[in-house]
Amino acid sequence: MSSFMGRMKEYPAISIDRFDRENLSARAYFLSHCHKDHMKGLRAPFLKRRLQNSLKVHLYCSPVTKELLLTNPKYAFWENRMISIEIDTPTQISLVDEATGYKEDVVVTLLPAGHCPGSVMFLFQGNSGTVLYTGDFRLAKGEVARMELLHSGNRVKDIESVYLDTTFCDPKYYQIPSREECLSGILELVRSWITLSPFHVVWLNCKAAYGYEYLFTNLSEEFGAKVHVNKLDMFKNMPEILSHITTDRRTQIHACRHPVNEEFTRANRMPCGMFSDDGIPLHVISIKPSTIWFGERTRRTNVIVRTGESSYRACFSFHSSYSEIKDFLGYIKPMNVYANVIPMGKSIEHVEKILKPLCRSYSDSSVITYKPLGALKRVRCVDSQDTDKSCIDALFDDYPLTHVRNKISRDLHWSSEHCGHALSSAHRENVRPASNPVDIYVNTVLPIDYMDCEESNGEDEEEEEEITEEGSSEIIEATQVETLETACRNLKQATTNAEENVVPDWSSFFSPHILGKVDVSNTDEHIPASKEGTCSHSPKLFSDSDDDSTHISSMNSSQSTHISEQGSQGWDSQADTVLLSSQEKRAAELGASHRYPTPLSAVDQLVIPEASGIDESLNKRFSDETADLSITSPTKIGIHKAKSTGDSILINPELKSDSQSSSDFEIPSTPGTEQPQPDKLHYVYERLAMGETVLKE
DNA sequence: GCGATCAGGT
DNA sequence: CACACCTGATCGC
Repeated sequence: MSSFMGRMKEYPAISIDRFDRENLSARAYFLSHCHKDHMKGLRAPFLKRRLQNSLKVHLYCSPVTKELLLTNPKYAFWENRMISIEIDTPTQISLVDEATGYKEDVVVTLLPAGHCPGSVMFLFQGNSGTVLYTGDFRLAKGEVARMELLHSGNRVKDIESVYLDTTFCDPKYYQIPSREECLSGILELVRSWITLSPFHVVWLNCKAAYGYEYLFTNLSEEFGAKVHVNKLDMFKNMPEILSHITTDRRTQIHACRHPVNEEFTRANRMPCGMFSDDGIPLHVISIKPSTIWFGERTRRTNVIVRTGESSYRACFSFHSSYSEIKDFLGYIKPMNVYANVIPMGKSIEHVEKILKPLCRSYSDSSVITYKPLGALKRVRCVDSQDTDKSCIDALFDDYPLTHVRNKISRDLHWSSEHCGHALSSAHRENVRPASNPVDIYVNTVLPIDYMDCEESNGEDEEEEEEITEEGSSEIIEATQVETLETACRNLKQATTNAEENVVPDWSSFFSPHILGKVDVSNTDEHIPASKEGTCSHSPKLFSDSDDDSTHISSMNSSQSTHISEQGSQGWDSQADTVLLSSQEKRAAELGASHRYPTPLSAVDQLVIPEASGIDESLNKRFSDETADLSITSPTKIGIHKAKSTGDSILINPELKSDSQSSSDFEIPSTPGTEQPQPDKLHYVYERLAMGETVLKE
């Protein structure tokens, strides 16, 4: 939850997302999105009165946010005082002190934040410098690099301060599966259930908040069934959303909110009261969107977890993960950064310690010293049981590589989309997601004896798994050393090339080796120029290699036989998740003999060859480049439009993108996305090969 | 009667 | 799995 008090040091006459206390005297108000915790004081009598007295005070926000806010009659008094600003449109605003007549101009630019419909970040430019307030955001890696208006020419704007959404700024949230992965998992789960019969329905147990709309629209498009919701008048002018939701209970997909009533579900009714007309009992599963994260050293597993006989949890996040935050901030490199949110159980100091190194002031003052490569191994050996970062992380998340890596991904941002998880789907037709439907299925739908998992869960086993399946840490070390040697060789080559003013061979420098093994460990399925050639997802995404099931099969499976409720201790650690996934696979082996309701259609999906459809869908994606419309850009409201100009990316299908792209929130390509210039490359190579920042713990 | 705040729930 | 609410109790105005 935001603990931002409303004002920024540089522009204290402005209040953002807070409307109480000292904010009552602000000369202008800004609302980043329509969540209640960002609207404190917004309808307080005090502010209402002030509004009546000072005619120059306005509330600025995106068109969608204005629409959503004014749908609520309690905020109707703002109607004439709200000014919506189009996204990506720098707009000058006068801040007038009504007492003195003093006037200060600032230029504000709204940037899409990917958090919920209408959510934006605010970029302010004025006499006190350029500052960025992110509000709440979820941006995939590399997306910041594609935001044109954060750049001047080829360079990132010189940003004094960033007021940052630090909700997940904790290494334990190192990675959160991308929007595409989560959506894909949910689609498959829903498919496996509602295709069983018209009486099989799903209930999406969503929190009362904007932000799930893209889920609804995708489900609706995929299955041709509108999603039942309690209210939809707030979307009355957003046909792209409105056309996919309904207040008619007679649908197989529900996101309506009602007090959970056991009686109802037992009586085969939905909480909304929906039941089948002809007396045939309904079969209901509930899917609860919630954030599932993976630590830096945790193998990624499934995005769907079974939590009960007919209940599932599906990964879903409105906020950027730790690595996404670092990517974001590391790209912008402001002079200062301020945390808008204190993550649970952490202090401001803790967060700042993490963020400071990503600021310009920090890296400029830090002296880069060469350290022998041999030291690397030792650092890597540090037991990172609860350490925040491995040296690998330190190595490659450091500027300037991060910087440049983003530039790459900017060029390549398409690939993660054709990599599989086809999204919006008006044009998807029957193209199957190219990723691994098999694994998705295995991990999402088959019955899981999750209590069993928890009981047999433990630290040791996590370690064991890691070693068994991903290669031991020794192997990683070796790889890393080799990688650095390669880097050095390449540096030499690059240096030579740079001197001759020839652009060095980028791809050879970043061999799959380097980025695959040493780059942020969780993104190995998005390796640029990967030797894998195609963009099949890493099997790790949804399931692990076969030896995993072998490993699991040997486990004692007789412990728990009954699911009662979700054990509270079971979800506290990621280790649980790891094992759970394994258990699911074991469950998959057990197959339909399991006593929990099992969508049988899934069996078919189990034999779909993994590779099939990749090329096809890939090509399809190319031709449908602009098909993925953002749900945050309803036509009538006219928020951010997808760029219709082709990205250079499209021309080069074999290139791969960075991870966690979220095409729901279109971001224009940045000017100057061509290949990096030789001098820049040279600089980067040099830093990289030195790798020393890394070496210091 | 309204709002702010807190506890507790989902 | 920790976000974004809702409800209800209590207190103050």
